[in-house]
Amino acid sequence: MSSLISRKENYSKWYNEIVIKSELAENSGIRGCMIIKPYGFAIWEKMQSVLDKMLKQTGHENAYFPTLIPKSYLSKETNHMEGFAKECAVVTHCRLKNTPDGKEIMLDPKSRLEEELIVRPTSETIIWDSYRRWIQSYRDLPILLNQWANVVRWEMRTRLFLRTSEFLWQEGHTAHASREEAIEEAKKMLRVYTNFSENFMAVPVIQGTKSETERFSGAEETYCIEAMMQDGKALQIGTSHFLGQNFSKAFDVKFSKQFGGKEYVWATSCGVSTRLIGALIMTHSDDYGLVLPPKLAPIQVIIIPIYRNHEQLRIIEKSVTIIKKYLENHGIRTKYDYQNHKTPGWKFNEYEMKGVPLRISMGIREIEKNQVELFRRDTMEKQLCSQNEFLRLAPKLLEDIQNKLYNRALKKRNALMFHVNNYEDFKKILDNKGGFISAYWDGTIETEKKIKEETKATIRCIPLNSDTKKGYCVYSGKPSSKKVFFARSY
RNA sequence: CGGAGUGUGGCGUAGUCUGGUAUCGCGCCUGGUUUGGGACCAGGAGGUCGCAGGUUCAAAUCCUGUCACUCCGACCA
Repeated sequence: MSSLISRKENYSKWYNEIVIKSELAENSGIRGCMIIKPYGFAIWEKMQSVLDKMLKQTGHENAYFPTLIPKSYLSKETNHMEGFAKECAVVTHCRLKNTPDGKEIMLDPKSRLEEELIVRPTSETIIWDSYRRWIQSYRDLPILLNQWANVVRWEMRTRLFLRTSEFLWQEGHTAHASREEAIEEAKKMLRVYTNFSENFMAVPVIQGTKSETERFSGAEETYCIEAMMQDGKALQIGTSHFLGQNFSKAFDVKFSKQFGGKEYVWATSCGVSTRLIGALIMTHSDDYGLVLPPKLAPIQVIIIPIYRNHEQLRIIEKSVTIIKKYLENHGIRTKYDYQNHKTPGWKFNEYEMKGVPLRISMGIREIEKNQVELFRRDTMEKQLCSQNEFLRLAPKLLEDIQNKLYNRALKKRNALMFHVNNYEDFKKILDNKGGFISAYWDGTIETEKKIKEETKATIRCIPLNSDTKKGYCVYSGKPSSKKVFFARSY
């Protein structure tokens, strides 16, 4: 019944189709820029509201900094600039005018900006320019700010949600009086993201740090959470960075210490983006369409009436009204689809495509026995149950689906985790199954580069809680104490 | 940014090689019958064939350029 190509047949086509057909988003006329449609945006809004609470609970305040950043700001931190230079959109003019023939429109050469402006690829620079004015004393610290914003990174190759030229995100930027406090902040935010990913998205992750090659430009340490998609490719879904004093030095942000002397401020930043929606899709969904975890589903229960005439519909609607009201009073997001020009079968397929966790359908048959037909999207199981029973069970069912999705995802992820001791196995597993491959690495950039060139696998992370046993590098055979996760990734 | 491919009513497509005013399905509108897994019948509307040039009596079709998408590569926090 599915109108999607199967995952097995063509995974990336399946992904594109699911985004379009479940009406999450579509391409716009501009390369790499997507239109997030209401249903997709509703998921983002759910994510935002949960994350926003978490950020506030950890002491962050929301603020907003400009989209446009003076070019000079970006060039102050050299590493940072080098990291982003190749993908920045630049504003050079501030005015248009008609062409001489009046048929078209052109840049007005007289409106050329004295200093060109960069469309932010991230906001560290403009924020640290402000922190310089805001911070004088240790009493001004820490500062914990967050902003919900769009950023633009001119990507060569884009995919809906996973890598778009413009995307939405949350970026946290903090300033601290000590190195230790800043590191703790970066670690704390990684825990927040892990909590969000596992308990709300039902997506299991590996926590770790990035290798020097993969590190955020401008960071001393990048922490990340990595998730595994159903096709065996890894996806980084959240990062936090310990920025050391790189930005405070670049922007000259010093504070007076409690007992005399001045010190550069210690910094962190962190972020998650609309890419999370890509992770959500690729973790849970199946060949029938989207599967959404109840905690983030815009619609948790869909009610579909089945009737032969208006009189029947009236009778059914009496029960529907009671059920809907009850569910909504218990905080369950419920929709009643009463469209008359679509058949029940059409609606079944539609809401399966859209990943609605629970569906109840009611016809005269059910009404007469005070029943509903209950369907759960995660297992595709159908059953009859009494209306009272359903109302009693609904919150528990949603909770159960949430848990089952996590456990199922964990099982799939674990089935894609391997440990290897030699390079032959490394390549074999990578080609046959993909997944996370845990192996010893000698810690050199050369080895990392060779492995990437030969296999396309990169070091996804150095896990936070790895054992300290020693081994031998899977590539060079040199003694190593670093066991890391390799994977091909998005 | 390099290589390959695609672009035809809202969506999916035939036609392109071999130039002659666009095919089919879905959807949409009207009316009726329907409604338990993407309903049926009848009637109807909708396309300057991505865009811009060129060749030609004539271009969806040939040529050039350009934009977008897909795949591969490079790039990617």
